[in-house]
Amino acid sequence: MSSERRKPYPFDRIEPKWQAIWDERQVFHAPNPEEEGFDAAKPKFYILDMFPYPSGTGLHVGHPEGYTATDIVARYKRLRGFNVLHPMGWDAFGLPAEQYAIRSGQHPAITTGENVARFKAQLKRIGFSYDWQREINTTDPRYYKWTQWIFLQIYNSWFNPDSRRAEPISTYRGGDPDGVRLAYVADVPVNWCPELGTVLANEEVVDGKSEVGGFPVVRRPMRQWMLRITAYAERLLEGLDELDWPEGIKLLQRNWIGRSEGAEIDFTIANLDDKIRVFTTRPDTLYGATYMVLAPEHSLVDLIVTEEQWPEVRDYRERAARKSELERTDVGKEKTGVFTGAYAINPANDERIPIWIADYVLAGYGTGAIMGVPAHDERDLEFARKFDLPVREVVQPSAGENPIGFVGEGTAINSPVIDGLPSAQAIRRITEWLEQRGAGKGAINYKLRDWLFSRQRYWGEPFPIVWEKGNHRALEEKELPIVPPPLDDYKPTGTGEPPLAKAKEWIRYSDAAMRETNTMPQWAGSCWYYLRFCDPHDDRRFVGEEAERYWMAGDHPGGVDVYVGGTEHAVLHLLYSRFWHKVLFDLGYVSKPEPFQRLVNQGVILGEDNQKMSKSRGNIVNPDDVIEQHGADAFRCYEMFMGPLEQMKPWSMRGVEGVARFLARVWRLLITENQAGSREISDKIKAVDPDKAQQKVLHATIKKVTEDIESFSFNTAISQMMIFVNAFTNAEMIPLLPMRAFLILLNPFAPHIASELWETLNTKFTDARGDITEQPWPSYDERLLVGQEVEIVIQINGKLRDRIKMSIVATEEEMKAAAIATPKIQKLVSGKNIGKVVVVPKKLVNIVVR
RNA sequence: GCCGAUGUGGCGAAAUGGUAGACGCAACGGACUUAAAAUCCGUUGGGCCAUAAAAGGCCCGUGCCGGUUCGAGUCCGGCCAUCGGCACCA
Repeated sequence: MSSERRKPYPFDRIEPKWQAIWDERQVFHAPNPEEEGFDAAKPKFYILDMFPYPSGTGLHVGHPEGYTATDIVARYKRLRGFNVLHPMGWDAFGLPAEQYAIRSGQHPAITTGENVARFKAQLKRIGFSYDWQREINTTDPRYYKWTQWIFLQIYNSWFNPDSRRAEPISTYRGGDPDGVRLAYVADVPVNWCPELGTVLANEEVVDGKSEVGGFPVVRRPMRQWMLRITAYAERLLEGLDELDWPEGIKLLQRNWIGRSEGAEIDFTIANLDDKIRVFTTRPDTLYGATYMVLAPEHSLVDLIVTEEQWPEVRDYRERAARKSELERTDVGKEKTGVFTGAYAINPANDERIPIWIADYVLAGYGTGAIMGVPAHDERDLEFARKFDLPVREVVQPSAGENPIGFVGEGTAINSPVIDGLPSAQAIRRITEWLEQRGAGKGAINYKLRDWLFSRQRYWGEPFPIVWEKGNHRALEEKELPIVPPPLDDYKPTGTGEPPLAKAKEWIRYSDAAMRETNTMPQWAGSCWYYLRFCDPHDDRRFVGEEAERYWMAGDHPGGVDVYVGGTEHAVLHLLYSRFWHKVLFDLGYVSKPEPFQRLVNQGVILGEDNQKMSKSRGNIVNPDDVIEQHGADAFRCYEMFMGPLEQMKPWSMRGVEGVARFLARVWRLLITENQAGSREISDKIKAVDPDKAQQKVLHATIKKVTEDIESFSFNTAISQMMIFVNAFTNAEMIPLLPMRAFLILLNPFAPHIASELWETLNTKFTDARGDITEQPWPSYDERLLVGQEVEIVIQINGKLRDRIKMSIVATEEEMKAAAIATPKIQKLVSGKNIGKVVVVPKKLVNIVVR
């Protein structure tokens, strides 16, 4: 056996050939309006992939899954006469390049450049039809100049609650504008990761550990930049309704935003001229509040604690502060807390109730204080039982259950103001009652926190901000981009001071002003890249107005028509970019309220062993190896043939071989090798009319492939093309035109082989001109899909009993009569009563017998 | 605990309420070949009956239990399992 197995068809020659042609001729460049070659008569279609972080390990088989899907749709839409925007770029700020810099001293830009070159070569090798003239890189100063510029727009705006929009800060009439800016500095407890030497956003902390690296995260108060995403909570929620996204992702965002409706209630503190405000979704249980709990960090704790209780309170607070996020939020653990010695007055019944502190109350949610209603809240009940606090039932369940521990809706009891009312009414009534007394009001709370936007990293966008006499100030637009200084040592300081602080020269902006040394998080660049793709070379604006209006147009709120990527960004990138987009929309910089209209999530690809691919399991599939062995077209088709795009599914090398065999059959259908070993067009190919059966399978294939591409069902589109090829495999004569149409259908999936075969046919037949990329998509004729006869299924009581062939024009009566008349059916129904007979035209007859 | 998704052959999977398992993989048999690879043809959910051969026939079967319907993988109700998300959010 020869060392090199013979290729079933010469993909190793034709794939590089066509990739070079596409490159040279810039076949997939989409001109902008006003640009040469732009065709204003065509509708636009913007189809986007989530651009990758170019890691050092190169592409894995998960990347090309979504990329192949979008490439099929992009190539299809071009043939359907659309101007298609299909770009690719690099989300290249990030930790691995920085960590490599720490180890090697090599500037991260060099590592990034190498990785980008490798990723790009890999993507090109798969034959994706990206418009490479639009390639962008978030670490390019010409790109992040505009990331910094957008930050300035956010910094220079505030959210006007009356108009519910962001407006320029100059329209703010209140006192201190720094208190309302959408970008602000706050001294808040943040997620500090000592191992990474940086703070992290809530979205980046998973189970008390950093999402990147899995290192422990602790709470620590620090002075940080925040973005006021909470101002947009309601609009981010409302906007979801109009988007064509998977319901699961919408739900994840809704839960993350976490809207809950209820009331804020003020409890006066006994013997003190102050109040504690709590938030509750169940104001109707106010009479059942037998104690209060403040979060250990609550600002009133110092004020109310009695001298006697002070040592215990201080001790508890210190212990709570030292706990990691993981320890603190562990649901299973037992409740803890200490009494402050102080009492509050329940505004409903003027009862004195004790005030405790406990870490099951979170400082960051609501008001950081709760009323304890042990009878109707599981956590409060657990706490009350542990510390012997009274339990008073105030809601009666409808079906004689025990009221204690009942958390659902029922009827108010032991609550003079609302007794006898169902919970929903009781909530409204008691809220009004509290409002009248000035002791409370209806309120809405969100779980969403403001976005912690600064990082103590080197490899990120520097803030366009300087500090002067303790105040921050924006730099001017003409000073952008702010480029980070080169360093000898990229190591984090460990103190929370960013590495940029080491550049003593750089941080000195002027005699009076020092530069901000934090950098932006990795999400900043990806928040708006889809906009830059519309107009990537503009150096006067972040995106040209006309280009933005053209590519983001459409009769729906979102600008990008289709966006494909994994679910891992559900509450990170997909929420952040919606937020930025809405700010830019409010300020009049973009034309649409939402960035992405239709979202499709591809499923994770598992290893052959059905396990998640990982280095340690040794089940990683390298796309380069697959392409080397079977070619890019087989790789693309297999990625799509595996199963539904959205589904999680295991890789199978055997499966790749099967798809490669299919492509080889396509090749051999049209090409034969002569004695001398050179290839020529099969003499079975004739410019003749197809017969009825061939006509039928052709039109069925056009219909199925067209509909399946539209619905992202690529696996069944490929199945149908296999059926088509099988139908012609043993034909004596192969009519030319069905083959032409078939190649166009195959082209989005396997563009290299389709291009080559198309071109080869052109050398012999003169019926078509130009490349396959210039052909119109074939159409089908519904009438040719059915023959003269159809098979009718005959059922008795719903069970298949016989089949007959009938003309497609047979009437229901004829079908019924013919069905009952077959010998087999006669035998089965003889001596029985025939009841109803159900007839489905062209399909089946069901005879009901008793 | 709450929310969501998914359960169909040996495997990946198909099936507008109307022939369950298309298409592919694997397996088995055959053709071609000195031989193998490649290729082509055929068989392939389980069980049972029948037969000289060619055929043929019956029952069961889409996680489990029930319901609606002439007819349910598909619709409804209730369970179970796996995966994913959230998780002391008052």
